Amino acid sequence: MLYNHTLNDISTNTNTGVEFEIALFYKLLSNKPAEQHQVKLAIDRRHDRKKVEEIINYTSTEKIIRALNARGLTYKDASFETQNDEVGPADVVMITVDKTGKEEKIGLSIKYSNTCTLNVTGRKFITDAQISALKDKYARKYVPAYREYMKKEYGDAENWHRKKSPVTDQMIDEIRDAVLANWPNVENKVALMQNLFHAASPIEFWVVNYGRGGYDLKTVPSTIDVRRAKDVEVRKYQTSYIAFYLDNVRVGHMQVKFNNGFIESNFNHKGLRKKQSCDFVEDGLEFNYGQPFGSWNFSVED
DNA sequence: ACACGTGTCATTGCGCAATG
DNA sequence: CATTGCGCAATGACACGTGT
Repeated sequence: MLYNHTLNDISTNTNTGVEFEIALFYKLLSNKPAEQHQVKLAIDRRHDRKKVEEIINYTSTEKIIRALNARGLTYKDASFETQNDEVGPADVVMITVDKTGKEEKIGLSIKYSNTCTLNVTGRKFITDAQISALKDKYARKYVPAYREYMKKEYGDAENWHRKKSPVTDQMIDEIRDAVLANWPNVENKVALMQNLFHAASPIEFWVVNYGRGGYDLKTVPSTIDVRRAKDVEVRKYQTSYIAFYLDNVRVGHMQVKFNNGFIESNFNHKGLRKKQSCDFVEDGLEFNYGQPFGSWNFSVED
């Protein structure tokens, strides 16, 4: 089925990974040729239509249909739900029919070679006071250290893009210390865990994980008994992660990260200015401070 | 006083690509 | 070639200035 906005979304949305959602949605509409044709025309208006067509060519819905049948459900229709939180983590919602003729919705969370299941703000883990102190230290200590390191290692600022620095690791490590210190004080752990594990999705969802040449289907997403949230422990894990443990078993991990890099260029990659003001200029390039607390990446362990 | 545009921050969504 | 640190896009809330 198509909502009023569906075709427009398909033509214009450029969120990362949307190509895969569009391709699978297109294939699912095979039993609605008229709608599928409209979707095709919408895809043709995309700048990356070639890529979408490529994905369509190697995508078969067979695996999904079979899994539905094994569950006693018959596929009937699908809707395109990108960026719609109302349906939980699903990007596409399938309308199915059970043996008694009753409709049941099952969502598909569609991903391409990444394990992040949710982005969460660091503010759920540390206090405002901790954030203020860290922000202060960021501007006074870490940014100067970063500029010095990058200059020495990579030269002009135009060469800094996507390059790594130990300064970033140090700042992230300090944020992780703050998370560990504050963990006993975090109040709403059940709600937090429910959120992290999508344990209260309004619609059951399956995970479609694309790799090269196809996808894996997971009809039983990994989760924990969120009622035991107060027993969850946190520890540092690798360079930038916080790992979550229940009964000493790692059940998930979360990357503490800057949303758009340690520092942000004041121009997006299309060359558009992002802000009026900038925090500093390096080699004639405008930069703004980064966002260390937004968009941490949470992944469920398999 | 209030509507309206502009600018910024915060939140959430997602994959890419440097690195070893 | 897998990891894992780095980065891009959309959107809602809110503050603030300007015009009516």
